[in-house]
Amino acid sequence: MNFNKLLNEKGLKATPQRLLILNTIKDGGHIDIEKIYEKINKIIPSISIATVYKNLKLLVDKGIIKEVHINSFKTLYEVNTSFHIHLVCKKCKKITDIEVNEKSIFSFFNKLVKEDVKNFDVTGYYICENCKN
Amino acid sequence: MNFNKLLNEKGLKATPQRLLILNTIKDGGHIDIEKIYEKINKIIPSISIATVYKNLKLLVDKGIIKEVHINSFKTLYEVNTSFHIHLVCKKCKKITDIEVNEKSIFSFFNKLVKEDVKNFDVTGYYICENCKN
DNA sequence: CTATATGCAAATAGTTTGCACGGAT
DNA sequence: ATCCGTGCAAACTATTTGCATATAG
Repeated sequence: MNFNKLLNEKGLKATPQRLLILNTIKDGGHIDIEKIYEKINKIIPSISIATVYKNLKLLVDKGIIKEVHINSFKTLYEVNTSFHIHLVCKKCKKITDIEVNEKSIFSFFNKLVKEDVKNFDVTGYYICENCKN
Repeated sequence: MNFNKLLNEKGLKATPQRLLILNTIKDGGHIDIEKIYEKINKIIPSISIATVYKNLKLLVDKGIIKEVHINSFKTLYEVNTSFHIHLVCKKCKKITDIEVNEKSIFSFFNKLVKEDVKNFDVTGYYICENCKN
C-alpha cells in the first residue's frame, strides 16, 4: 500500500509522523490511540499525542482509515480496505476480519430491511478455538 | 416492563433513581448519558451524575440494559429486549430499531462465517425518507 | 437493623484547542 | 515568503473513586 501517494492524492503532506501512523495502524490491525502513540513514540520520541489525535481525525475524514466501535473496547482504527465483518472472541477479545462477499450480504439485508441501505457494520461474538479449552 | 421486579431478581434495590434511569432509557430509545442525566435532573434535581454513571455500568453488567456503539455517536443505552438491528440515517442521524427474525440472520451468518457465532451487532447506514428531499 | 445506594468533591483519564516554531516548496 | 504540520501547554470534557450520609428491604 503506497501511503505516500494516497496522502498526496487527498491533498495531505506525507510527513514522517503521518506515514508512521498509517503503517502502525496497518500492522496493528485493530489498534487504539494509546497503542499507536506508544509504538510511534519508540521511533519518533518527539511526537506529540496531539499530533496523533489530529491526524487520526483527519485520516478518518479523508476516508483513509476507519474507526471501529466494538462493545467494551476503546475506539479502534483500521486502514480502510475491502468490505469485511469483525469477529470478536468473548474471552480473549481477539478481533478477526472476515472477508465476505459484499453483494451477498447486501442482498440479504436489503431483503430484510426494505430501506436502501448503503453500508453495514457487522460484529459477531464467539469463543475462538484457543479459548474453547 | 416491571423494572421493580427485574431489579430485585438481579439482587439490586429498586431505588427511585434506578427506576427513573431505566424508564428514561426505555422512553428515550437510544439515549446518551448526558440526556439521561438532564431528563432525570428535572424530576430528581438532587441526583448526582456519578450515580448515573455507576448505575449505567451496573445495569449493563447485569444485562438489563445494553450499550450501543455507533460511529460518531457517544455511547448510547437501550433496554435489553428482543433481537434487532439498528438503522442509522446518515443525514439526520435518526436511529431506528428493525426487528428481524433472529433465526434467519443467524443461519445466514453461520453459513458465511463457519465459526459458531453467539450474537451479532448489526448497524446499517442509509438516507431516510425525510432526508431524501 | 444493616447492607446497599446516593451525593459530593476530588482525582483521573481522554480529547481538543491555540499558538509559536519548523520544514518543504 | 508561504503554507501546512508539529509540539507544547492549557483548556475542556468525560469518567471514576472514596467516603460520609441516607434509605430500601
